[in-house]
Amino acid sequence: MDEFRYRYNAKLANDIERKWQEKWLRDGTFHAANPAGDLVGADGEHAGDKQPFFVMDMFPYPSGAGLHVGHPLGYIATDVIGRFQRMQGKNVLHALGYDAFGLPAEQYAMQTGEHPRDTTESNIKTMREQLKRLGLAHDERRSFATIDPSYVKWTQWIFLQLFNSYYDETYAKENGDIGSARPISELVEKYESSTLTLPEPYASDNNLGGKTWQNLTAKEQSDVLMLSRLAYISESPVNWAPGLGTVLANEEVTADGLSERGSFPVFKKELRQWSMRITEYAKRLTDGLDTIDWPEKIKTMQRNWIGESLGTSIKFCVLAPYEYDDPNDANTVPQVGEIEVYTTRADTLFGATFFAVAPDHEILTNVQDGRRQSIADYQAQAGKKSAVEKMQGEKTGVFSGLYALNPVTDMMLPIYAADYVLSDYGTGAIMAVPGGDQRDFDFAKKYDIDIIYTVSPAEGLGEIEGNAAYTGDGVVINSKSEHLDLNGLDVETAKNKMNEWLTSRQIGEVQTNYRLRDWLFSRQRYWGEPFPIVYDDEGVVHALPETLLPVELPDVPDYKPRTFDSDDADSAPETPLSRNKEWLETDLDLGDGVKHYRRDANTMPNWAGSCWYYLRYLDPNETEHVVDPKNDEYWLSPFHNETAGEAGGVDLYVGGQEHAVLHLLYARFWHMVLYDLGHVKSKEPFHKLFNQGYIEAYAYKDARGAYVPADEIMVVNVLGQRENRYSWNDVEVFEEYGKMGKSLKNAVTPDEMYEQYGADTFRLYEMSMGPLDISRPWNTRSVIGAERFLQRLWRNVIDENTGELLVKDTEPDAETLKAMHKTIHYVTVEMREMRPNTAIAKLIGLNNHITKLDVIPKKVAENLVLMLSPFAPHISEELWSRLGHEKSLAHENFPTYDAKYLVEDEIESVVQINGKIRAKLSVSPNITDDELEKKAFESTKVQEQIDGFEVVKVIVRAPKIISIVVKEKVQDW
RNA sequence: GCGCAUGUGGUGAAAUGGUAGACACGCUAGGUUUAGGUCCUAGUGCUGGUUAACAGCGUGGGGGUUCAAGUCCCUUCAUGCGCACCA
Repeated sequence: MDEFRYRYNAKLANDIERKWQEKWLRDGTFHAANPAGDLVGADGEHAGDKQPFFVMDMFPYPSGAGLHVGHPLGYIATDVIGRFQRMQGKNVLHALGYDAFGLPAEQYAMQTGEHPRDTTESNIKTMREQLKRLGLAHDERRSFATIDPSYVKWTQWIFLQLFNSYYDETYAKENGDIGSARPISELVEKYESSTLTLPEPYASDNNLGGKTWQNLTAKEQSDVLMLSRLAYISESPVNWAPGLGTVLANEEVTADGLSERGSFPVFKKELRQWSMRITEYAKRLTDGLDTIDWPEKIKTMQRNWIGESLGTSIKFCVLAPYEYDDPNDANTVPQVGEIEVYTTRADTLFGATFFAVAPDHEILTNVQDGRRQSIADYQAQAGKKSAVEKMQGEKTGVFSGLYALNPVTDMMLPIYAADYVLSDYGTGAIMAVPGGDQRDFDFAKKYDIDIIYTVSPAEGLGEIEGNAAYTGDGVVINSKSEHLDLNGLDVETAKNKMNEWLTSRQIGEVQTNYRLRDWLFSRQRYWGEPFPIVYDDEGVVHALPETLLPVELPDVPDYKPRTFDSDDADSAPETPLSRNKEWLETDLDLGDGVKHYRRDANTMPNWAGSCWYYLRYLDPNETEHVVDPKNDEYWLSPFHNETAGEAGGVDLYVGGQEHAVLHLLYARFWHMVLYDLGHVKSKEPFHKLFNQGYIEAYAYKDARGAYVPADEIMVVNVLGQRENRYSWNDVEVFEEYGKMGKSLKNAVTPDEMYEQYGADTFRLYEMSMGPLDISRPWNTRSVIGAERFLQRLWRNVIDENTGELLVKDTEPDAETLKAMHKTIHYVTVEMREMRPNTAIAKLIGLNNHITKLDVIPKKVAENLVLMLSPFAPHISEELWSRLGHEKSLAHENFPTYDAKYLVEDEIESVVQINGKIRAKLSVSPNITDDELEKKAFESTKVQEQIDGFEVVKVIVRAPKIISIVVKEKVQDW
């Protein structure tokens, strides 16, 4: 049994791994030096004069379920890249914190009946242990959780920054749309000095105490400011999910009107809630995408969500004819108001044949008495419809009796209330052009309204006419009146001409619209950050001063949310925090003596904590600033290293693509506000974003649909059938492919991998499975390949029986030297391009090469170990130390290659004849085209092939290829 | 419905328009081991051919550009993802 005492196997791997993990921790090997504050390194403010490199994973959420092998994929990838960058001489910052507030933690706590803080903290502990065994090169001093009071303090502080700011459009314009969030005190000054008139209704309503700021009551002043604050309370229609017992942001509601979490029905309900004025940043959130290095797909998703569109806002006179009026003579009909619409196709105004407004549009208050009932009925009916019904059902509407006057044709167009028009987009009203819009077309068909086509494709409308709208490009037709003639123009030109006409008459204005809505920010949940906000007895809103932060969660008798029947649209939210009256009602001194206040009983959504955690990694213990300006500048400012862009930000952010429009949009918004207010120097939080794929797995179901353990499946290959069949306990089962999970009985845990193979093998296998951004199936059976590689490398360096060092300090032979330099070259390129799978293949190739040598030169072994170390750091450290090095290799330079060794003496050149490879020649890489051609035609094989044919063409690409085109000789008898 | 991505051996996958299948799993044969496993060596896209030489075919299907296409273009099918009354 003493044989192979020193063989690299799971047991030895585990010993080595624990040893090095402890040593790294003890030595602070992966501590990243800050230029300022408590984490400055030995080199002080210069942080070693090294270029910074900040690599980051998406915040893990410590659920109680435990990890499977899919979870660490991204963490391993960032670790590999971080270690590689460190070996490129960078000061690498890599740490991991925990996102710990939010619904899943709360739900898990409810299942177990324990307090969310206890379950969350124990989950974090478990997850830390599981991840620790991976040997991730994290700076553990920089870890934290969003529930830590020292973290909550700054989350609340940022909230107050938003609360105490407003968006100043004039300032934005004068400063190139940058620096537009300004302190609310500047707005107060403007109102005080009457530089700015008060908003309606305050400006014109003398009953409210006059038109000046000074004679508004404190409550009124508070209400006025609330209209401008970036974090504000308003009474507005919000997404209420009775089954969840909380309101939700638009981003958390799916297209078919269900909550993203739990799939509960969501209803629009008028409620007083907190929102974030993200819409003010719509343009910058869109434009900023051009300055960052993100996957196009994610950028597209954000662009779509923000939904920028360039169009025209047009005002129309609204007429309400009585029965005795002549509806054809606009002059005789009384005007009751104006209606404004938004369109991206102003060129089609000649084709507008009716108007449609959202059922709750205010113009409908002008309908005549006889119509009121039918409008009210329709409004009630529309309110009950679910999103799906609206979308899939036939379009409906009801005529209002009102007409809009088309300014370009002087025609009176009937106005319908129709629920296919959304009240919260544009102006909630449209000019309907059935000839140019399929939705309007469907409606016009149903209600028998005229259809006028204003654009015709070059080949004519043909079958389209009367059957569908035409939305494509073409020539403008039917667009001429005494005011304007667009006929014959192309769409773009016609649009411009129409816009000019509308603008000159001051009835239209070119306008950019956004689909993005403000971000609903309050939740009726227990497990979240409390708002640092109190209300006095007059209802005036007060921000707590920084000295009173953090506001910690109180204990409540019951932290469960009050939920309702999921279809009970009439229910109203009740917050768990309101159950603790002692906490809720409080006496505070906010600077003008102790007074009674009531706290805000909502909590923040869990996005709050994940909106700024990257800043906390920079300065985890900072108490004076959200982040020390020096540290922020060093790590994040524009052009802080050779790959950082004009916007600055985290150098590499790796995570799944599921956060495309939630976390990633919110975080960008907060960052822009912090930038405007001067707290950070980067314009965007994340410079490069990379979406890793997922590890998936096969799962097996029996005939009843129950999952059976995937690792106990027998594969049955029936002879003559292409597809495999599967059985479990002699019962046929059926394969499906998808996620890995406990409930699917196909989960494999990292712990099993550590035990069977060790962390290095596990890491190496995950990195070699395939490209990082592609999802791939887990296959435990294949892991052995990674272990064999490490074992062979170990055996090349260490005698398995004696433990002696086998390498010798000899010069490598020419071939080995070449192989080594080529490997270094290739691996360096692949690491930069984030292709670990091919880099590993080349490392295996080099190891296979040296395995065949009698004596392994030390230099080659060392370089191989260094290159391997980002993937398998423990075995690499062990070999490195056995090779005679005292210091950790973590800060060694990555091997460099000498270009002279990349050149081959002889290479194989291919001769193609009519596209087929017919001969291979061994030639010098420096061979000229002429020489290669000559050599090719001298080859007997080539001569055999072209004998009897006429050479038509020869293409030579020395030294790799020569292509000869021949055709049959025309025999001239 | 619209948009995007992806289709390569038995499997995971490689291939700046220039030798398709690197590397690995699996499989086959041989060797070491007094069992199995480990480990070592060789082979392994498919078809034909004697196990050889060699030939033909081959990157979802069809068509095109090119001396040359997995790669570029058109078209079509399948799968996945995203969006979906946004005027």
